[in-house]
Amino acid sequence: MRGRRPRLGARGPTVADVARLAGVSPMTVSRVINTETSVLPATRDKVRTAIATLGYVPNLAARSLAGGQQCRIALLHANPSAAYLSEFLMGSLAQASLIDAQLIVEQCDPLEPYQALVGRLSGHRVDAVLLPPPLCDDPALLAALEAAGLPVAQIATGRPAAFAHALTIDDEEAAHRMTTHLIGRGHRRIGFITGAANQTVSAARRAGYDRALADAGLPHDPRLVAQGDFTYRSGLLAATALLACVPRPTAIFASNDDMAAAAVAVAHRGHLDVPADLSVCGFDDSAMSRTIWPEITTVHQPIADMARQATALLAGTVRERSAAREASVRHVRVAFTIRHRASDGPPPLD
Amino acid sequence: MRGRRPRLGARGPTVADVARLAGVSPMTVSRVINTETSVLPATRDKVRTAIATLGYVPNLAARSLAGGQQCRIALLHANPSAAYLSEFLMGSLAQASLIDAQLIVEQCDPLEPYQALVGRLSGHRVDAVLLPPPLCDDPALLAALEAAGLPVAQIATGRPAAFAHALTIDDEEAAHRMTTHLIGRGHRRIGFITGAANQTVSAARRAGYDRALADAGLPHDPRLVAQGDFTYRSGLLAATALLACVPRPTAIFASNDDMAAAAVAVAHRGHLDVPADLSVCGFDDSAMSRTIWPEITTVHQPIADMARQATALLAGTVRERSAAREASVRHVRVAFTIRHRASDGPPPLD
DNA sequence: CTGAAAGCGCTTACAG
DNA sequence: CTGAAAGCGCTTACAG
Repeated sequence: MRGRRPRLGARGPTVADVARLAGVSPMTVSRVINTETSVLPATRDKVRTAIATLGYVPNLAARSLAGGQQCRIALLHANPSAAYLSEFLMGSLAQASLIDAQLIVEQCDPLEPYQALVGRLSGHRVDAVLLPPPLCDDPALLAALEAAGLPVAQIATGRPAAFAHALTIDDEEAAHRMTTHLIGRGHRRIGFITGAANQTVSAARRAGYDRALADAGLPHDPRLVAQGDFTYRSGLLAATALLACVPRPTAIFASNDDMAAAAVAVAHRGHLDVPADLSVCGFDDSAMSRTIWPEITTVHQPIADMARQATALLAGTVRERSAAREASVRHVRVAFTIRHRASDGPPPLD
Repeated sequence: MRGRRPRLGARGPTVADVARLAGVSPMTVSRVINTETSVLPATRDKVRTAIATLGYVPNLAARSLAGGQQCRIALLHANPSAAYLSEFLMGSLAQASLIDAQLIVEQCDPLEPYQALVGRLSGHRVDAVLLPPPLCDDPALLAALEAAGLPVAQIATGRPAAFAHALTIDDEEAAHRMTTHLIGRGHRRIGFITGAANQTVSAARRAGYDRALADAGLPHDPRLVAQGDFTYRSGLLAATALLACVPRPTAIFASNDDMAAAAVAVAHRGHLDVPADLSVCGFDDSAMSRTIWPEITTVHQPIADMARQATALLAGTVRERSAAREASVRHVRVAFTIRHRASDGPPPLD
C-alpha cells in the first residue's frame, strides 16, 4: 500500500510546501494567510516571502471543507432590465469570490408559488437570499423567506423589512436634488413621470419631486405629473401627455432612464430639441442613459457596490452563530451622485 | 484526544450516512452519485432511496478536493453592452455551477498590456479563458493566451483560431435571411448599416446582405450602405445619411439593435412612421430591441446557450489529459432564429 | 460488481 | 506565539 502512484494532475504548492520553505508549521502558514494577529512579525515575513517565492495560492475547496464555511447565496431576480442585473452580478460575484461564498443565480418565475420556490432553495442548500428590485418589495415572498428562516438582503427598497438587511440610496433626497437642480437652471414648469405603483421607490421619488417644488414655492400643477410604470412604452404615453399641456413644461424628470429616453424620443418626434427646447432627466444611470443621444442626466446608484455590500452582509450573517442573527440586521444607506450629461439646460427663452 | 468536541455547525447528511442507511459502502454511494454504470440496479435503487430519504446533497468542496477536479475559468470581457454580458453570464454561470467549475469574471482594461493580463490569470490559477466579443477578435490577446498554453473559447467570432474552441452562429446566413425577408416583403431599396470594422462578424453580416441582393437580382447601390460601429450614435449618423438618399430606401437593416433603434429615432424625427413609411430590422435580439417602440424585428443569437456550451467545452479540455488537448478543439455553429416583431412591413405604396 | 485504505489541502481545537 | 493531531466529505487507486 506504500508504492502507490501519485494522483494525476500537477497541483500547485500547498501550505506544507510553504511551511517547509519558511521553516515553520503548516498551522503558522494558515495563520498568516488568514491574517491573524498572533504571529510575530519576523515569522510572518518569513512566511510571506515563502508564499511569494512559491507563488502559493490557497486551495478554496480545501479551505471551505476544513473550515466548514460553506455559504451559498441565492440571487433571486425578476428584473426585466439586463443592464441592472449585469451590474448587480458583477458586484455580488466579485464579493462572493473574495469571501469564498457560492452564488446561485435563480430567475424567478412569477407563476411559481413562493412556497415551492423556497422549498427549492432549501433543497439546494441555500443559506441566504439576495433580493434586488422588484422582488425586494414583494410581501408574500418576504414572508415565505422569513418563515423559512433564511437571511435576506433587500436592495433598493423603499420599505426595508425588520428581519432583513437592506441596502438603499435615499430616493426621496435624490429626486429632490435632481428637481432642485432643474429649478436652479431656471425651470418653473417641470413635468414628472412616476414609476410603477407596486415598487416602493416610486413613491419616494415622487415625494422628492413634490418637496422640491414646495421648497421653491412653485405651484403644484397635477397635470404635470403623469403615471408611468418604468417601461419605455409607458414613458412614451406619459411624455406625450405632458407635452400636450398648455403651457408646455420646459423640463421632464422621469423616474427611470428608459422612460426618460422615451421622453427624448417624443420630443424629437415633435421637433423639439433636447435640451434647447426641453430638458430631460432620468434616474438609475442605466445603460440606456448613455446609449441614446443626447446622453441623459441622471441619478447614479452604485448598484455593483450595493450588491457587494449586501453579499458581504449575508455571508457575515450565515457564518455567525445563529443566536445573534436577529440583532445583526443592518439597514445601510449608500451615497448616490448626480451624473450631469447633455440632456438638460436652461429653459428656452420663448 | 478522544472526547474532542464536535466541530461547530450542523452539517447535512454525508455519503457515510447514506451508505449506512442503504447498507452499502460509501464508495458505492459515490458511484451512484456519479452515475457510474457498474452498479447493480437493485443496489442503485437502495442508494437512491436513502439519498431521497435523507435529502442528501453532495458537498462540492469535498468533491473537488478529493477529485482534484479544480477548474477555474476566466471570463474576460470588454463588451460595452451590459445586456450582452448579463445574458452571457447567466449561461456560463449556470453551466459552471452544474459541473462545479469556478467562474472568474474579469473586466479587461484595454490599456493593460496583454502579457501582464495573462500573467495575472496564471497567478489566479486560471485554467481556461472565455472570450466573448469584441475580445474574441483580438489577435494580440489570442497570441498571448496561446503562448501561455491556456485553453480558449471564442464566442461569436467570424474567424475562429485553430487552437481555440469557437461558438458562433452563421452571421452571413442570418444577414442573408433577414435581407431576403425584406425583399420578400416587397422592398427594393434596402439600406444597410455596417458594424465596427475591427469585429469579424461585421464583414460576415455585410456579405450576407450583399449576397441576398445579388440573389434577388437587385442592383447594388453603394449609397445604400452606411458605415456604423455598433453604437447608437453611429446609427444616428448612418441612418440620417441613408434617409437623405433620393429615392429614399424603404427599409433599413442595421448590423445591431442599438443602431436599428437609432434608425427608428431618425425616422420619427423626420415624421416617418415605422413600419408604414420605413421598415427597420436589427441584429442580436438585445434588450434594446424590445425596449423601444415599435419593438424591432431582429436576429436572435442564443447567447446564454453559446456561453453554456463554451463553458462546458473548456471544462472538458481542462479535465482532459493534456496530450490530447489540441486534437479536441471544436468549432461549433449554433442555430439562430429571426424574431419577427413590429418594425417591419411592406414598403409604402407610391 | 463492491469495498477498505489512503489522501486531497486546509483548519479546528487543543496543548504548550 | 507556535505546533502536533485529527478531521472536513469525498474520490482515487487498488484488490477482490
